[in-house]
Amino acid sequence: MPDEPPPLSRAERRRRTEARILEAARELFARSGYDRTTIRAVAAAAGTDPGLVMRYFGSKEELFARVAELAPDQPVTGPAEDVAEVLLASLGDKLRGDLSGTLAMLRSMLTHPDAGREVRAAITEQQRQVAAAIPADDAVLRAGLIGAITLGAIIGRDLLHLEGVRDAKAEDIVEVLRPAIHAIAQSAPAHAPAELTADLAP
Amino acid sequence: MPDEPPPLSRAERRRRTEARILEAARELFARSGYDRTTIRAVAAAAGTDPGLVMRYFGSKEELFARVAELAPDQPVTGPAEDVAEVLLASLGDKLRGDLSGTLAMLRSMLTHPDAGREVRAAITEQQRQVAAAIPADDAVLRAGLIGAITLGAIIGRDLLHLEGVRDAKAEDIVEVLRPAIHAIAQSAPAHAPAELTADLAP
DNA sequence: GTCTATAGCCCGATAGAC
DNA sequence: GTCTATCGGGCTATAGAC
Repeated sequence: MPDEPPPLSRAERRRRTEARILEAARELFARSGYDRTTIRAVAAAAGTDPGLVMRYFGSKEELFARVAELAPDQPVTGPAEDVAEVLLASLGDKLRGDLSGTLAMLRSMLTHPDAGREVRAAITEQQRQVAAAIPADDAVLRAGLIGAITLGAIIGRDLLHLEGVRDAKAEDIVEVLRPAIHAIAQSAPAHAPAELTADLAP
Repeated sequence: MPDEPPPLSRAERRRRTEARILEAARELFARSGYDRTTIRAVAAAAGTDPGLVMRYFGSKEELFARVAELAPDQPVTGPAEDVAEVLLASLGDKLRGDLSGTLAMLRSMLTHPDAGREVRAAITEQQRQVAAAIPADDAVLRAGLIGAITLGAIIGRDLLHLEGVRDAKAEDIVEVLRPAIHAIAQSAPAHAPAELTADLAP
């Protein structure tokens, strides 16, 4: 039989409770979105009570802000022909990484205005960088659609759980999207002749 | 000064009120999603009272089902090399059409389980048809990603209002996505040499 | 038939007992 | 510090007045 656990300082107990609350909140926000996740449910999942959650985090909104976060995109720099590969590497990272904080944000983006603004701002920032690097007069549209495609892929895999996508490895998704992203960025896919992309439009 | 309006039969008055409720519901569900749209707000926007809305439609759930509907996808048939063009034409139709019923469904799909199932089912059905027509061993993944891309484009334009996308004409979006969809469907884009798509992956 | 009033429930947030 | 009890408010849905 185990001995009595070593006594925990109050600070340590508090730290652990906070961590449990944060983890529970992240999971519930990711699974159910902002509106359908209640402070009460978070407290229950964390093994505490609603009052404590409020005391530690102030409000539901602040708790959400603490756990729903978009991983910052790595800056898109370098020559135009590398832009697509940088974006694909970034997508691969997102698909491979721990997404629960991101999913909390994405799950809520269509119904919680703050989350919508956050996602929009993140996409817009990357979009600007991509647009600046792409040699096309509709570069903003192309960059925006690349962002939309990335978003669609993550939604399809992790939120809608589309079959064939939900269980796909990150590498496989990146592989399938590679020529698509290259085509939109108007860069030649790896080892394909460059004059290809010049006259795709009739 | 106008004469007294011609008297309306009760049936006619009821029909018009129902129509106003449906229109208001469609718009509010599309703008705010299922949870944040209240029967009270629908009634107010339609110029009636909540009780009447409940009386006519039974429940909030039934009202939602009446207005949030996905336009049925046209079947994807024909030879493999035409699949991409059929899908692009279908996307163009969606982007051009009146979307408010569709947007009501899409806005709610991440947070309202019924809406999520509905969207998933619609994408899955089209996905099956596309997968059957594509000559690749990862056809299900490719078909799923095409669905995800389509979804991402509509979300980016009509729900997230990404700049450069929100005001883009349907034709322009289709044009930019054309080579991308062809690449994923492994069909040759219009008038481009066929051996192109054979060795895109290193 | 149309609308008002309210029941019944769950929520976020707060106050105060221990 | 931790937790319980409750407040005030919004909601869907219902019952009943006109």
